[in-house]
Amino acid sequence: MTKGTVSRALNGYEDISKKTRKRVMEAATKRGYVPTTQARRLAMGLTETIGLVLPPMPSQPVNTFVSEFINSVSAALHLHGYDLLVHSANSEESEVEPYRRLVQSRKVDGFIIFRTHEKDPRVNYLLNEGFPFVTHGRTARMAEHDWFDIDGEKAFRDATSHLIKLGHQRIGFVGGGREFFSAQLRLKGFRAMLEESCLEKVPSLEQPGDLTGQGGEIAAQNLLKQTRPPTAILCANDATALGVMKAARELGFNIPEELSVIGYDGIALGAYIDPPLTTLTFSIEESGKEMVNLLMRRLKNPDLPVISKLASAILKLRGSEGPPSSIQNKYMENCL
Amino acid sequence: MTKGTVSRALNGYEDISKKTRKRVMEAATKRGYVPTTQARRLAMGLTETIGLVLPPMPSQPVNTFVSEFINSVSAALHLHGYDLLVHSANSEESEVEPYRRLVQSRKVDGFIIFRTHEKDPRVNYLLNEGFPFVTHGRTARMAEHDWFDIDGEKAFRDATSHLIKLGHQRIGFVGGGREFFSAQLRLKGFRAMLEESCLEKVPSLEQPGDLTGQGGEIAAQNLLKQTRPPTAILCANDATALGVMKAARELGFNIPEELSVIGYDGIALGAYIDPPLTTLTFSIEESGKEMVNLLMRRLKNPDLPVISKLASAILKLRGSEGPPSSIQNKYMENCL
DNA sequence: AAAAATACCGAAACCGGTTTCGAAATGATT
DNA sequence: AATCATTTCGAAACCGGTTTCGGTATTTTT
Repeated sequence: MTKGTVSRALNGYEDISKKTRKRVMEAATKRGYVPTTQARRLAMGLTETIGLVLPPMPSQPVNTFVSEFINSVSAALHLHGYDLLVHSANSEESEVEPYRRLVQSRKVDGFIIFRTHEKDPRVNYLLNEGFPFVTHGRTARMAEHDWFDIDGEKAFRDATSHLIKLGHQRIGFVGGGREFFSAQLRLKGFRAMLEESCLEKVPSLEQPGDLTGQGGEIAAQNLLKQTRPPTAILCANDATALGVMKAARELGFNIPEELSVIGYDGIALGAYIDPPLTTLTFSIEESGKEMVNLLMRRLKNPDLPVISKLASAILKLRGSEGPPSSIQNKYMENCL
Repeated sequence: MTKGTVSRALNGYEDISKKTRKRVMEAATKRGYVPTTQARRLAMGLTETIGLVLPPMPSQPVNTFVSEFINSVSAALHLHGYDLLVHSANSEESEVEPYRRLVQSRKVDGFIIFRTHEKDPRVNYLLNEGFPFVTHGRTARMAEHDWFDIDGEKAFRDATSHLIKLGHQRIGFVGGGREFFSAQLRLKGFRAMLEESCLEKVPSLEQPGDLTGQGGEIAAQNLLKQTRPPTAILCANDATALGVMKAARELGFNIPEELSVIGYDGIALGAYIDPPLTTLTFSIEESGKEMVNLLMRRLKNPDLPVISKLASAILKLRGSEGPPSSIQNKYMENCL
């Protein structure tokens, strides 16, 4: 009984008699033999491992997204017999460096990328190498790679529309860092709905943010100290929204009576604050699953055409928005 | 020039002349040759990989701990040339199953374990196997394995003491799931300080929790609907504290005037709610680093005696606590 | 200049599996 | 019973490195 025979018996080859297979199986279970992954992978020329590089953490990691996402991705990969290798990014080196290292040392078969930029160096590198990956979020080259994304444009159209229907005329917007493509799409959705509703676009009502609470505070101050402050503020994420709410409180604005606030992310914590934060929410678990599906498909057949999937966020009304204290319909009329 | 020579040249063996080494180096960099990790590891008989199994996520992951922790551990491991394999636990199977699989298939050299139980089956299994690991948190068998922990007992003594000094006499406590050892230690610290201060221990003021916001809500209702409700509530973590604050608001208690609330974890978001949550905080980054140090030491020399490290949490006053509305010093007097 | 010591590198075994190939054993066919 | 087809398994190559060992080539010593 050579090791080759054992290997074939365990792997269900047809040229092994039932008798010896049984014998092998029993011996294996009795002694608790499990083939060493390293050797198997080397022999078969694959790593069965997917890499996920954590972006440098902001000083205020307000995000529960990452842990949930990792959990979901890991579980989904496991179903396919794949492992998840989590790598942390060193903020001092180039963003692609970790990817380059993982590719060169052949530690992974593919990547899960999230928080994409419009011009994303990681995407450029991997496309150039012909290395498999899927992104969570779109990029300028999205026609060339598989991606999954939440339709942030639609989400912000919906949220804006909701505010307008409540009677808001002056709506502020706090963005989420120009480096992220998603932030641009959210802004786009906001602007589109304003225009569609014949509301004038006021540049001073669009403030930049950085996806942190602190960024939200600063932006809110810029918005609320204006002569004619907005009656509602749309935020690029929940952390920002919390910062906005804090600043608003400090400036004496009651929420939602004097100021409506809407966030994005659907973090569980938002339900526990006062007032509970209305937010755009989506399933992180679904995101993880879908991305793994896309990636597995790609690994099985690298030549398939690229595909993508767009999921939508839903507006979860929790109470941080309401009609403005004084409804002025003058603008509304000349639209229709 | 055989592959053996190349290998030795690249790995700095002394029996390679400067000339050939240079030649090899140059050829390697020119063609971008990097030895395949799989093969190297197989040959050297190690995986250079550490496993981290995510506990089944509670439905309300208010915790940023996990992602920060993973980030920190991953970064620290990277300095030692190790990779981090993140595995998700399937809640339907036994808690040790993922560990068993990873050990048997020899995918990892050691484990990082967190959220320990007093009687922890994972610890039992690994100790029994003689497999290296470090825990974040103590266990009943802590004398037999390396561990890192935050001194939750001291932390809760401090927090309790702080409340007592403010004048509180009736202090409520919301626990964090009996299954976690840390929860017991926190309760212990709370009780110890009560006794030390000659405050009577009131069983109805100790409520069980489950580390979620929802658990906090329920516990707070049980506490605040009593005939003599507590004037302060100490919570096993921040998520619980948020639930407590929510329930308190709904029952008409003003925080901190009528009710002080203190949490544990130091989540960044706590600073953005109203009032900002006073909490016990510690460095997750330090935790990750220290644990990796302990584990690396163990891997280098499995026979070293076990060591442990206890770090302390500090009370971060943010505003959710204050003196009780009516200070009654009657109990205080007969203590000293 | 011959002998001894040292520096250097090629050959081969090994890590623990998978997979191909061919030979032996078994069974079927005539 | 001899021939042919099938089943079954052992032997060996291979995956891509590392490491040991021994033999030249080069220095150093006498």
